[in-house]
Amino acid sequence: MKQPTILDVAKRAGVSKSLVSLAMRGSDQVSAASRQAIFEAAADLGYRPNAAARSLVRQRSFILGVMLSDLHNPFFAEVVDGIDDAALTAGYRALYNSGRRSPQLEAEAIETLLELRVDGLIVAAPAIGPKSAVAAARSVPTVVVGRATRSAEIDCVTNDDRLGGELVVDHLVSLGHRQIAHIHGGSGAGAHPRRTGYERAMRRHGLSAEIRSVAGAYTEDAGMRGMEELLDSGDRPTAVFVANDIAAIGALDVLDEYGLRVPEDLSVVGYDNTHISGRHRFDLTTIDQPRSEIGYTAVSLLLERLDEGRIEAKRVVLAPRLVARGSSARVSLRAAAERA
Amino acid sequence: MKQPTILDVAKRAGVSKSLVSLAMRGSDQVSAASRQAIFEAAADLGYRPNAAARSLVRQRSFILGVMLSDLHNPFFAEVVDGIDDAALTAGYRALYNSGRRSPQLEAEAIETLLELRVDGLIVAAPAIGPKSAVAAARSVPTVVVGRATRSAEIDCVTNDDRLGGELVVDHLVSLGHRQIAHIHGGSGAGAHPRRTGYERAMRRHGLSAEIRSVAGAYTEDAGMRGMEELLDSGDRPTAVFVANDIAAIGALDVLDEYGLRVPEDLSVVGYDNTHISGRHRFDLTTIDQPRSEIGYTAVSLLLERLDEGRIEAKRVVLAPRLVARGSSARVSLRAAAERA
DNA sequence: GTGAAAGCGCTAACAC
DNA sequence: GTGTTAGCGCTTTCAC
Repeated sequence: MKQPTILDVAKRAGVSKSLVSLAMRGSDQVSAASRQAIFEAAADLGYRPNAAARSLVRQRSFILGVMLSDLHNPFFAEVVDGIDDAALTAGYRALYNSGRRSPQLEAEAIETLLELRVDGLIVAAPAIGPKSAVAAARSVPTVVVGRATRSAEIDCVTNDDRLGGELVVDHLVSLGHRQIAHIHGGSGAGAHPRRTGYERAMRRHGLSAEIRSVAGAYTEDAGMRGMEELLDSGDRPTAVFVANDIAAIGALDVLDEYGLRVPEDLSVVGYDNTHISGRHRFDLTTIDQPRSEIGYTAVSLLLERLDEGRIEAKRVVLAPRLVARGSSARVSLRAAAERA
Repeated sequence: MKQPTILDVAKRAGVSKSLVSLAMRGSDQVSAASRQAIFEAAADLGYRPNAAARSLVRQRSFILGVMLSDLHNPFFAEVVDGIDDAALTAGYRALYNSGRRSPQLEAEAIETLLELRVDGLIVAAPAIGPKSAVAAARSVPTVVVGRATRSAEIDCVTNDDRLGGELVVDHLVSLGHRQIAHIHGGSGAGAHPRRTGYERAMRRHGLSAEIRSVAGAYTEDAGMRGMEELLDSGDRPTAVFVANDIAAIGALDVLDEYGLRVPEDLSVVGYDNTHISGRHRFDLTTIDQPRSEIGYTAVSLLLERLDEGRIEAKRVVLAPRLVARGSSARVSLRAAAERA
């Protein structure tokens, strides 16, 4: 199981290890004869460079570490595609970690990446506060994805969650809704501004009295519980804005159980434009975030620091976009009547 | 940005670097006074051990590398949870890679992990043939997940895909179906045995003449195309077994578009028991695989080689289980009549 | 073109 | 208890 080293290759090829090193990295300072002997020896031996040793001496790993808070959210699959693609193009490799939605595990995952001496760190939608990301940023270029950080020292890329929340309300109000409730996303990334956007837009439309938020999170379960709470209250809204698509899908499940029809009895809007939301069976009105662009941008921010020496922090805010589908519709006479 | 090293800590604490090394690893050979001085110095400096250096000298990285072929399949989120949990419990860290469903990228991802000198490698549902996994296994303990390998030298954990395919057919036949088509999974992991199981069970039930497979893959798109092909053929089956849940969801979408009802006009069965398949809106009959157990088992196989010195290859086959839901039902008189 | 030598940050004998 | 020393596998001057 002992792996061959550069020295084994050198011996077999009858040259010094420095020459092997040069040849392996494609230097043209090596004679054709030596080069061939070296490559042959390497192939015979099944030589594979040791990235740890290389990283140690070069002080560069060419690895971008990505802490993923929640692999269960399909939203991130596409962000990851963007990250992966951008990293590869730039000559880096992306390595991922799971935080399993636990602040404690997220911190450990980040620590693991840092000990590995990744050249750059991406923290995706942490449940954990930005403190540890800020701490990490002191030792390596870091960008937080999906959550705006208060601190001015750290790069981040988000969509404008507050605006997204407002777009949802504007859309529902334009359909005649007034009783618009919100199942919020708890401590999830972007949940707070989404809620702020909801409240702000409600006020702007003169609906302050109708503002109504219930506890939630970015999980199906939370969406179910939130919807149950709203339905069991005996005061049913005509529309519900759920903090993300996953939770919205849970909410729809509860509506089905209760025998309520969407959008006839109740309009539902999600957030993320997760792939699944476009399926006929859900046909969920939602807010689109440019997923692969988010991933791509995160890597770009890292590269600007790594390869171009940028120092000052930068925050990129991408535009959200309402995608109107069948789960939201003009408020029905019946629903309005029931309310009256 | 220069990181403090063990030497910086030693200087600041006024001791030698070996003592620091001992203290950091919790040896009790260090006096209380030194220990405290060392920890204080480390904290002051923000010292963080360099995993690359450590891995180099210890010849152990305590990292398990996982090549994920397709992050888009929610099926793997839970397998990953199992892997992560088991690895952490055993004192290892799991690091993930994306193969983005491309054989070429999968090979590169595996190579990256190998160069990093991970202690163990998990190859999850590779689109790539097992050749490269076998090659990898020569340098590090390796287990392939989700795809049975012909080679006897390599560990793998799968569910019994062939049996799973048979269970689907048995279920549908028991509901009176005879015209049961299959949208297969192409080169996807486990797709071949699922198809074999389908065909074998059809024969067993005396339905050889009804065997009918159309091309597919483990994507929504492929499921859509497969279902379109079946519907446009002018010879509609009464039930369709789709190779996995994702593709089945695509297939359902097409049925919705065509205005066909499930299960009244057509029964549909998937594979994986992905979380989403349980939602009311889909209510998809499917085959359950024990996801976190799969992940957990994969890590155990690695640990047996790593910590217990197992040499001979081992293949673990877990039992699939039919989960009957609303997308499959007794063949309707109308569907049968239309066929006649 | 090629080789010798130093050193990246750490651990592990081995002294004392 | 604590310090010294010799590498782990690689890259990188700097000679020749």
